[in-house]
Order: sequence, then C-alpha cells, then structure tokens
Amino acid sequence: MNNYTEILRQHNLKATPQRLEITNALYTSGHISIENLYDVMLKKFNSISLATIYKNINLMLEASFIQEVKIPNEKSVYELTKETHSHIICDSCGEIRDIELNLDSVISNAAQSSNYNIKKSALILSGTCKNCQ
Amino acid sequence: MNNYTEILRQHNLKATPQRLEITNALYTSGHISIENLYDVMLKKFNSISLATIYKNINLMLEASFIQEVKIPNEKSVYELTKETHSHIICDSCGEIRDIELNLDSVISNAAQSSNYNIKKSALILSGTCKNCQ
DNA sequence: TATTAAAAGATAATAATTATCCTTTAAGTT
DNA sequence: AACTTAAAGGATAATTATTATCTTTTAATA
Repeated sequence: MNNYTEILRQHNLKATPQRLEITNALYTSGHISIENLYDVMLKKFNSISLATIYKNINLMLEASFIQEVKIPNEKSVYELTKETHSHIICDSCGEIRDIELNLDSVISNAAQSSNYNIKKSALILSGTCKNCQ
Repeated sequence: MNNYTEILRQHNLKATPQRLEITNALYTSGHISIENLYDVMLKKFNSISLATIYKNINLMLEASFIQEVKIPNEKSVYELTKETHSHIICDSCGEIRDIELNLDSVISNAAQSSNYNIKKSALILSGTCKNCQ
C-alpha cells in the first residue's frame, strides 16, 4: 500500500488510483503545473479526463493537502503541503526550488508598520541558478 | 496635459485617451483587477472594448510601465511600476497595501544557501488589517 | 459480496484571454 | 493646419482555461 493512501484519507479524500498518481507526480516533481500534470497522468491513465485533474486539484486545495504557488510571469504550479517555506525560481532554466528562510523579523517589522495581524507570507525569489550562471 | 502623457511616451506607448484613463485608474486605485478596470473604463468610454483593456495591459507590462501582482487565492491585480516593494492584503476586507520592507538580509541568506544570483523578490503578506481586527 | 456515496470519464457550458479585421487616430512631417 | 502612416481602438470570432452536468464505475464500509 502506497504510503499516501492514509494521508489522502486523513484529508477526507478517497484514495483512488488517479489521486495516488497525482500525489506521486507532485511528490516526484516537487512542483507541477496543470498541463504538465495532465501529460504525466495520461501516461498512466490513457483516458483520464482533464476534468478529473481539475476536480482533484480543487478538492486537494480545499482539503489543504496541496498548495498553489503563483509565480510572477509563469503559470501556477502545485505542491504537496509541507512546512512553511519560500520559493526560488531560475529565470533561465525555470527550476523551482523550495527554500527555508526565516522571515520572522521581516514579518514583525511589517506588522508594526502596517498594524496588520499577519498570518501568512508568500515569498518568491528569482534569479539565476548555479548551473545557468 | 496630464503628467502621464510624457511617461507613456517614454515607454513607447502612444498617449491615447484610453491609456491615460487606464493610467489614472491604476494611480487612483493603487491596485486593480482586469474586471474592475473594465468597469471603471466603461464609465468614461461607454463603448470601450475588453480587448482594448487586455491589449493595453499586456503592452504596458511588456514596457514595464506596470506590474502584475499575483495574490494567493485572488485574481491578479496591476499597479504602476514604482520602487521595489512588498504587498500586504487583508483577508477580511481585501484591502491591498504596498509596504516597504528591507529584505536584504533574507535575500543574502537565500543567495548563500541556494547559490542563486538573486535579482528579484515578490513578497505578499496576508492577515487582518487594523479596521477588521 | 452487497450497498452507496463519491469519483471518473465524456462532453457541454462558461469564463478568460487572444487573434483578426476593419475603422479611427496620435504623432510626426510637410 | 492638412497629410501620411503606423499604431490603436472597437467589434467580434477564435482559442484556451476552467467548471458544470450527467452517466458509469469504484472505493470504502457493512
């Protein structure tokens, strides 16, 4: 039994073969767009419907099993929910990497100057990765 | 003469009445979505085409006269290009505010741990504004 | 194994965005 | 100030992205 079966169920999502494969694609790629996910899924399920992709992505988002990452000038990608982290994308090869950064002081500064009660942050950095430099 | 005429021209954009009004809407609102912009524009140009909105937004983006702001779980909004800044959005009333935050140390940490040559950052904070608390 | 609510697949419908084509106009030139 | 022309606007078709509908299949539980 795939170890994501239980986790899907914990999120009130039935562990269908399609969902396990979506999960696998997310896990393997780290970050994947709808169209890339559809391509990957077609290899395993030659008659999967695009509607199934959308429905599952939306249900998984609602269940907070996955997260959407909105990247400037790019299509959205999706990732399995994990510890809070930031993202860094290479403007040359397009690689998207997770990066753990401590934003505490930035957020406390922001809270002070804005009077907002800040709950979430989304930071996306971009530049050139080691390979592309 | 509206003071944005020259600035539009400096970006190789003809200063048409429609563009001046788009600019005015961006300036007045700070941040505006396509559909809200279309509504605002219709009040001044009762037969403006939605295609005109899209074409201009895209040309203005290419010319870096404006920027797109991608907000988690929200539609994109657009703003006039200005000094680098972050954004903070209220999850209750939806207010979007610019906020100047010093990300230097976060970025240098990120550069060090990722080996990326970082050029840009996009930080969006969310929470509850003073009024909504 | 039988039951059932939920999920998948096919596809229609809707929404968002872009392309096309013709008319109008901003901006430079005479 | 009229002339020229590339670019912009408007109308609308086409395309792309996303959601809804309906029927069949299946995961989960009894």
